[in-house]
Amino acid sequence: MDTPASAPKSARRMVREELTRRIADTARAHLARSGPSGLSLRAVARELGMASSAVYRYFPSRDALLTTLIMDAYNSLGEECEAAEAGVDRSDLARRHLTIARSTRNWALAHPHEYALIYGTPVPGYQAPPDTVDPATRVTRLLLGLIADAEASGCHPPVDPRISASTTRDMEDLMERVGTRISPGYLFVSLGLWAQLFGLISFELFGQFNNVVEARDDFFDDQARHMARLVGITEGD
Amino acid sequence: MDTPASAPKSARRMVREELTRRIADTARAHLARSGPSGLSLRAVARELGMASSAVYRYFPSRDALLTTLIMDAYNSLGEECEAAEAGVDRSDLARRHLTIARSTRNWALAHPHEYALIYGTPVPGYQAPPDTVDPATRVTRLLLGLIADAEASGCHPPVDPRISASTTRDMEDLMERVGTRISPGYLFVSLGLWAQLFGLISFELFGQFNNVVEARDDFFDDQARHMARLVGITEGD
DNA sequence: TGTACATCAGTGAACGCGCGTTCACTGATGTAC
DNA sequence: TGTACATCAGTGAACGCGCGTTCACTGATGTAC
Repeated sequence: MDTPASAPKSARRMVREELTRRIADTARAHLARSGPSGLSLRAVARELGMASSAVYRYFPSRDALLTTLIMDAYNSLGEECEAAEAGVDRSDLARRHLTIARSTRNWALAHPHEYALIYGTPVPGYQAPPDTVDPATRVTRLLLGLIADAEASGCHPPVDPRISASTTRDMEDLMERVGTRISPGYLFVSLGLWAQLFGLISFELFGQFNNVVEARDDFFDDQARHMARLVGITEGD
Repeated sequence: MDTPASAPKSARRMVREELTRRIADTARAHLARSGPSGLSLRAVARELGMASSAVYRYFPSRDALLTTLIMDAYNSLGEECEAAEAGVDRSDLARRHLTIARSTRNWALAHPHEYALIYGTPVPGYQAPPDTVDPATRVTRLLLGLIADAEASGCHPPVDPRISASTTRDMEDLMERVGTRISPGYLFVSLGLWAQLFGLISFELFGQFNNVVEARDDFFDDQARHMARLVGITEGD
C-alpha cells in the first residue's frame, strides 16, 4: 500500500516503540542507583508518570526488561567496538588491537553499570534466554577476527604456549564452532589475553586498582600494547 | 585471675561469639540464593528461629553484617592461599606460582558467592570501611612476595615491557607503599597477570566460558603455567 | 557466701516503606465493510 | 465516506508479600560489696 494508508497503522507502532525505548532508558538509568537486583518496575513507571501496571503492556515481566537491558548493553558495546575498529587500516594489526581494547574500556567507563550487568556478577535468580548469546559474542568475534588475520600474516606468540591435549581439543572445537581458522596454541594465548583485557577493566571499575594505579589511561594503554606483543603483534611495521 | 573466676565472664562472651558466628554463617548461606543486595536480616533471623530485632544485638545494621562477610571472605581466601603456598619449597618458584593460582581458583569454585562478593560487582549503595583494605590485599601480597623472590633470583620477562613515564612512577610509588623491591617493568607485567588470573576465574564463574572451554581444570593450569613463563618463571629448574 | 544492682540477650509489636503481578475497567485508536 | 466492531493503551485498586529499624519490655546472667 501507499504511505498514507499504512501511516496510521505504523503511527501506533511508532508510539509503542518510542515508549518501549523510554521505559528501557529509564530502567537503564535506574541500574546505576540500585543495581540489577534492585531494578524496580514500579520505580520506572513512577518516573515515567504512568501506572505500574501499564509497563506490563510493554514488558511481560521484570526479567524481560532485564533481558532487554542486557542485550542492549552487549549491542551497544559491540557496535562501538566494531565501528571504531572498522575505521582502522586492516593491515595495521597493532592499531586494530589497541582500538578494540580502548573502545571496550572507554565504553565500560562511560557505562559502568551496564558493564557490570554483562561482565559482573550474574543477577541471582535470572536466567539469560538464548537470544542474548549472539550479541554477547560481538566483541569476542571482533578479537578473533583480528587474531586470525594476525596469524595469517605470520604473527606468532613470542613465548611458546605449551598446552595439554584436552585444551588442544577445546581450542579445535571452538574454532569449528566459530568457523575461524586459528591454531590451538595461538588461540589459547589469545583467550588468556581476552580474560586479561576484561580482568583489567573489571579491576579498574570494581575498585581493585584503588591505591594501586593512579594514571589509569596510561597504564591501560601500556598493558594493551604489551598484550599485543604477547601474540606477536608489534607496532610500527 | 585464675580460670574459674574469669570463666563465667568469658562464658557469656563465648556464647555471644558463637551466635555471632552462626548469624554470619547463615547470612553466608543466604548469599547464594539472593546475592548480596538481596541479603535480608529478617530471613537470617527467621532461619535461626529468633526475632529479627535480636540480630541487632550482634550487628548494628545490615551493612555491618555485609562488612563481616566481606572481610571473612578475603581472610578465608587469603588463609587458604597462604597455607598452600607455605607448604612449597621456597626456591621452587614455578610451583609456588601454580599453587597460588590454583588455590585462588579452587577457593573461588568452592565459594562462588563469596568470590562474587569480593571480586564481582560492588554492592550498590554499600561503602566498604577501611578495615577491609588489609584482608583484601593478602593474596596480592603473596603474589608480590613471589614476584620479588623471582626477580631477586634472576628472572625477567621474556617479552620486554615498554612502559610510559607515568606508569613507571605508579609502579615506583606502589613499591614504596608496599615496601617490596620489584623493578617497575617487572611489576607492570605482574600486575597484568594478576588481572589475568582473576579475569580467568571471573570468566569461568560468571559464565563467559560457556561454549568456549570445556576442560576447565586443564585450561586453567595451562594458562597459569603460561603466565608464569611471562614473568620468566620456568618449570624444572 | 549472699545480696542489691547493673548489664545484657532476646521478644513482639509497630512504623513506614517498597515490591511484582493480576484484574476488571474505560476510552481512544485502528480496521473492515 | 460512514459506521460497527475489534484491538489496544493505560488506569487504579487490590493481593500477598517482604524489608530495615526502633522501642519499651521481660527475664536471665554477671558484678561489686
